[in-house]
Amino acid sequence: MPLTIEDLAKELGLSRSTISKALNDRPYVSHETKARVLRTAHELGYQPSAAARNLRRQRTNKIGLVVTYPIHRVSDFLAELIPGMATVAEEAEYNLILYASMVGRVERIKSLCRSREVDGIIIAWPPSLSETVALSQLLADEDMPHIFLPRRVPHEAVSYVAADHVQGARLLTQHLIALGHRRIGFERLPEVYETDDDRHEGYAQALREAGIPYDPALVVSANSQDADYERRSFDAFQALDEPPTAILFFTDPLAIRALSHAKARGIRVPQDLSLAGYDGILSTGVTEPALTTVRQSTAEMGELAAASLLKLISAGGAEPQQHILPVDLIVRGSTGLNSRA
Amino acid sequence: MPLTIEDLAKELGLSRSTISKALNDRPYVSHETKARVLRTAHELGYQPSAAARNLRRQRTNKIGLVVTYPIHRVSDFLAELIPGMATVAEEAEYNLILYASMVGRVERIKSLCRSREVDGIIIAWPPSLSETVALSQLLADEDMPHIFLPRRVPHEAVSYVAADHVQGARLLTQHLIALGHRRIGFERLPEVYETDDDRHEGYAQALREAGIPYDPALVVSANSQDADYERRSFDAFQALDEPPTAILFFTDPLAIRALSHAKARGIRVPQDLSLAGYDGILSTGVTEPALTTVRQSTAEMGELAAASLLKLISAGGAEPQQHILPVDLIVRGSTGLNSRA
DNA sequence: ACCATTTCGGAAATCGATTTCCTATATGTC
DNA sequence: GACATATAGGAAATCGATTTCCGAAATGGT
Repeated sequence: MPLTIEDLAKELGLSRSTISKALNDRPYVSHETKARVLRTAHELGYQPSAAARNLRRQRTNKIGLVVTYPIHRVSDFLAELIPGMATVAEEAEYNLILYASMVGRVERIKSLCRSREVDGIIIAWPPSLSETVALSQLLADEDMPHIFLPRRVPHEAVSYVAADHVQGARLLTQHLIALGHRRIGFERLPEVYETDDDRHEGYAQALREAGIPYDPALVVSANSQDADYERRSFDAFQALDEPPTAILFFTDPLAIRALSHAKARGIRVPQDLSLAGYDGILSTGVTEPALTTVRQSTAEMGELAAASLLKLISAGGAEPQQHILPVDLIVRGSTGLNSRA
Repeated sequence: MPLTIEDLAKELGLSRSTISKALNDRPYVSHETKARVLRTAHELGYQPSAAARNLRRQRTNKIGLVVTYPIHRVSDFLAELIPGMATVAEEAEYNLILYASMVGRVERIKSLCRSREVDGIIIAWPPSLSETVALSQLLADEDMPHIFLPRRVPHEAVSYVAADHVQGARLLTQHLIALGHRRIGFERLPEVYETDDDRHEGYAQALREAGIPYDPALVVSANSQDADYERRSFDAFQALDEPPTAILFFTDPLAIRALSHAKARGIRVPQDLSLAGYDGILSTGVTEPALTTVRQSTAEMGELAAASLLKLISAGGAEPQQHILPVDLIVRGSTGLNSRA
């Protein structure tokens, strides 16, 4: 139904090729002809068919955001990630296609490559390291530019954008040490692989630097499947001979709930116990006391991922893009001087 | 580079048409031939070119989410909206393309239609009513199925999904009236048009039902450009001869900030003053006291919008889809009995 | 056994652009 | 003025599928 290039050609008494050359600013079209074509095209509101153009050009000017994790579990991050990502893409005349139901569907990713419906792929929250590397290999075999998010991939050929979680946890731990804490608990979350390793490493590193011995009793693993676990582990900490005077939580919601547990048990924060979260979600600003946390610039990560992917697309087979973004320590009221020091 | 249908045909010693019929489950292919084709296609990992298929079929199996509002201003809503939307689309073998930079770019929307890169459009946060209706007319002229979000469009031919804000504000106001409040302030936000009208209407309606006179002095307009305005209007309320004993805010962040102002001035919530927000963002659960608010099911709205759009797409020219979703009153600690009653 | 239908599969048209190739004219050089 | 080169524009090939059309073989009815 809409106008085709053929209609436009007929209207102007020219051939399809001339129209195409004029519209795409190619040589061998006289200045006047080109102007005439452009004017008429604009008047009639002609717009080339995306499908026809994609077929002929063998590219779509679309990038895919493939979420290989239950999407409702990461929607808060997506909210920060997507706007910048889409904006950067659109500045380069690309659009973002969302692939939301991609948990464990490697076959689907493969068919995405083969059908060539996107020119490049951002893979968000890929599964374990080994699967990530395998997936990267698969995509490379399919000649599909791609980049991973939001975890580093310790492999020289793989592109990724991540935040510096070693540094984040280190900053938090150093902050607590500076406040006089020496018994610092850490609640980790092994199910997120490298990120967990990194934060744990940052924690251990800061302790090491301060000459504080690492005590395994102070490190527990959270379990997102079992909510009551949080309460039990909190109480277990308090029941230790030498309970921690400060606790780092892998993520803000854990810390926020711990704050309620503490209050429920009459433990004052930060006078009796310092608590800190991680990620800097909005809610951390309105708890009482407000939560000390580490903020990663998710928005910047989205922009950088899109920009890097576009580079990979245009520079066919360029060197991998590997970026680790700095994080910011946000000190608020939930951490204070160690009163037992 | 990837396999084409021609390669597959050669491989099997068949013609393109036969392959196509087999893969698309059309008649006039013998059972064995079809089986053979399917098996080989699967073995070789053949996947039809999306561009070629789109061109021939004259549809893309993509729907567009066009955000006609600065995207970073609505990213929290997008976070709830997108997952369900994308999931519903994908269940019907559609994907979601995001168009993030569409503020005031009617021309761009038109070219989107003409280039046929999507089969339907969800328009989020369209501008004023008149522009919305004009836009709808434009899209209809272009034969582009479309639906608006998240505000109702009082026009019989236009499809939309919205939440029942009249009811939301009415529930909140009734709740406060039931607590004995009769001086109830309302901070509205005129820049969001119908939504503001609706909530104001719900507020006025509840007052009317309770026989409480509407006092214009109790209704102020917030201004998202001027942050200090909030504080001034809060103080202005307190300076009235008969200050309000409860205040409804157009949106949660306004209420949360008002909570800080109140504390800063030694006004106790809810003993001296009840406060309520609107939207039910996460932070409202962790303030102290937690905020009474109204929750709209944004996720459900996304799903419904996608499902409705798919209906419009498949039922070419069916009746418009108009949905108003119910909202929930969430009563928490920030509202209490009127102590001055 | 003969004619009318189906069934199967291939040849060719089609979707709407871009790109290559070609021809006719204009321009430039000596 | 003859010849090489550049320019303008058109004809046709191409991208990779789907769909229509057609002929040959198989099937069925009498």
